[in-house]
Amino acid sequence: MNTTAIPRGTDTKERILGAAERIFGRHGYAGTTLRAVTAEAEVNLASANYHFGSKEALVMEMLRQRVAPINEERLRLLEISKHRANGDPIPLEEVLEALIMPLGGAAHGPDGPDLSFLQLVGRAFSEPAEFLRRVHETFFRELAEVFMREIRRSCPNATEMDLCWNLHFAINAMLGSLSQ
Amino acid sequence: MNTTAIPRGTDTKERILGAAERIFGRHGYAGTTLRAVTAEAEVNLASANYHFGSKEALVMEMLRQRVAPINEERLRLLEISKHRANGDPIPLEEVLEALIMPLGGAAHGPDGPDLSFLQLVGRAFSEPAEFLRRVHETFFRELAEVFMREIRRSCPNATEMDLCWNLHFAINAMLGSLSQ
DNA sequence: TATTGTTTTAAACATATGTTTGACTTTTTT
DNA sequence: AAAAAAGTCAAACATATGTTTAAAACAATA
Repeated sequence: MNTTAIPRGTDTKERILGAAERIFGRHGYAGTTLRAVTAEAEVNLASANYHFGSKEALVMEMLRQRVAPINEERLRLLEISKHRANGDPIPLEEVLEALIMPLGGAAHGPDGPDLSFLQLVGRAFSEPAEFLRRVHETFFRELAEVFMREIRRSCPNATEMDLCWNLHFAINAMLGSLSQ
Repeated sequence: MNTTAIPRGTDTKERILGAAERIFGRHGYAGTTLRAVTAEAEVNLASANYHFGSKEALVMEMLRQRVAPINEERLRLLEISKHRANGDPIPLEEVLEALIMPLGGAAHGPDGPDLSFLQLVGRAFSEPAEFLRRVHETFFRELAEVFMREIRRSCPNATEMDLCWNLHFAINAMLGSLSQ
């Protein structure tokens, strides 16, 4: 009979998600084992498959829960800027702000700063595993196209190549630094 | 054995190193298997351990062969600039040029451009495996300190934090883009 | 309380992977 | 040419890892 005040069973799923963020963030996808995740979460190994089905589904769910609200906030900020611009091109600074600022909100956990998610995203950008590429495309392709359209309007004189490379550089600088 | 003769095994060893660059560059360390490397090299699985001892020793040797000449060239360019400055601080552009240009030379294989090594390095910078960290420190720490000393002289008004973050950003932008 | 559905757990399973082995082949040396 | 050294190969080995299983523990409910 368990008389402890904290029923660990009810939050097993969240414990796994939290541990997964930390471990995947540190070790990448291929470098992470379910045994390491469940050990960090202090739950049984089988719980991961019981609650999520597979290792891949686990990391997908973790990303979905984290990325979805961020992307919603991004689009919300972009809409605000669009509305304020009233048909004119949005100033580039505002577009980039809408793209980047919501990430800051993700860096705050329940108790203090929590960078593990950002580290994970940064690492994900250099994870070549096929399924993670699919995750990318699932979660980011549509958003990227929306923002690219606005950026093109904001910088009508820049060539397509300039835009592509500069965005590429800026994003990699940010993510690379975060995943350090 | 006499070292003047060229045993047939030399070919195998180089095939493995070449394949390892490509596969590790694409899949990272944890995501790469010796079976994938030896298949790409079209050699027997056991050859990898026969010639290099272990998976870790293989990637270490690959890095050593590639990084050593690059770092030598970097220091050589820095010495030239130092000499030309004649005791004055070296212009920042020259310091960065000495740091970055030698990488360009590494991007040319025997037949055309070959980016796999740069991809590998870029990926290595986001590989958290403990031994790769050690590789970093072994191959880059000393060099980084030499260059940091010169950069501090070149930018006497910048704070330590500015220098650190800006270098961090620049390097991550470069490597992140390369490992794309 | 008894029943039913859910969650946890230890163990087993199937496969993947780094490594080793021992026989066989090729190259080098005597 | 014979002996020795070096290299290649298929197979085996030990371990790690994602996944499944079946029984036990637990929670909710009638």
